[in-house]
Amino acid sequence: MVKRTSFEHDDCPIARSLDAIGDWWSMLIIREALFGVSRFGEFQKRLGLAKNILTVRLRALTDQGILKTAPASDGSAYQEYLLTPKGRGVFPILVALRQWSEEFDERPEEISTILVDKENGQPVRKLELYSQDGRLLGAGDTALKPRPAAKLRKRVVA
Amino acid sequence: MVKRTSFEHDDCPIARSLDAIGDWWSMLIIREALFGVSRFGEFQKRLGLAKNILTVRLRALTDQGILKTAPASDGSAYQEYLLTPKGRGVFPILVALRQWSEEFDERPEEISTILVDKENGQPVRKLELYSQDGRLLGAGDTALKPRPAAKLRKRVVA
DNA sequence: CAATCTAGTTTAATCATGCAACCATTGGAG
DNA sequence: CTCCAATGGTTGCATGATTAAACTAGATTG
Repeated sequence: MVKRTSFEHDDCPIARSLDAIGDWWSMLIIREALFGVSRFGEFQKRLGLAKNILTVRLRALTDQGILKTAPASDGSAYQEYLLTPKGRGVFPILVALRQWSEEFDERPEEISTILVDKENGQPVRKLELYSQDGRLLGAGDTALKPRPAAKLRKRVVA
Repeated sequence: MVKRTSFEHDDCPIARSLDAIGDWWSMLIIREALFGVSRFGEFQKRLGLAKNILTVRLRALTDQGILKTAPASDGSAYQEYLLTPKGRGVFPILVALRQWSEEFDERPEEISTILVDKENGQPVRKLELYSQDGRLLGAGDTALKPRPAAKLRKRVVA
């Protein structure tokens, strides 16, 4: 928030992500949604945020194609907020955030949950980044290259 | 940050991460630092943020053990900001953010860089989450379990 | 048709953010 | 020694984001 500086038109994909979902509430809303929360009141109760903020965030996430509203589902004629594929695509980001806390937090004993494989209840492994030919990569093994000029699409002038 | 609601004592590791580095500038500062930027002026020039904000962010990151200040290094008697292991641990989060943009941004042609394997210049693969026994896991294949009760450390009462 | 639940909107107070302008230190030129 | 420029940082004010609480309005229940 305090969206004084918007990174919407920054050419760094990290900045663009942050512009879209880089605030506490959006991430946490998506986290809840991944657990199946879909109703306004549920989000509000579980996250404890002000309702007006929730309204704004839900609308922003919907506008960005991260959530979509479905007419109903559980009888009641209200609507519910469901993740789109783009929204579900946030999962690895949340896992990365979680694992960073688990690894580096100085009070790990306060962390109350672990992410497990549903199949057998075992903790998942750390997220791993591989090269095309299967080598495990760390931060130092990578570099940034300019994009290959992109096929010059219709410029989005407006 | 409008740190009205601090998630510092939330028991969700995601919330804790967000509390530590969940604001635009911190993430971007770490991004720059991973590229080798270490000087106050460099950060300021590349990110284009106000110096006071940078000061606050650098101090916060330092206090959290994400950056450390070294007395100098390149002659000039000023200090420089270096990543700690905890700071370098943010790398996967940044990669996840980057890949989310690359996959779902509706104007990917505006993204100017790609992350490549330094060894051969090839793009890296997508971050992947595996189970202990090597199966690739998606959001739906995981669940949260309460932590195994943790050895009941001294409660942080204060 | 009254009570209540859901999903908001409005309002007013508060506090963080961001910009700009201002200090302090270092180091070199004259 | 004095002046100037660059680095690193602090202070003050305007904006505006966040919040709780009050209010609205449709749906559900009884």
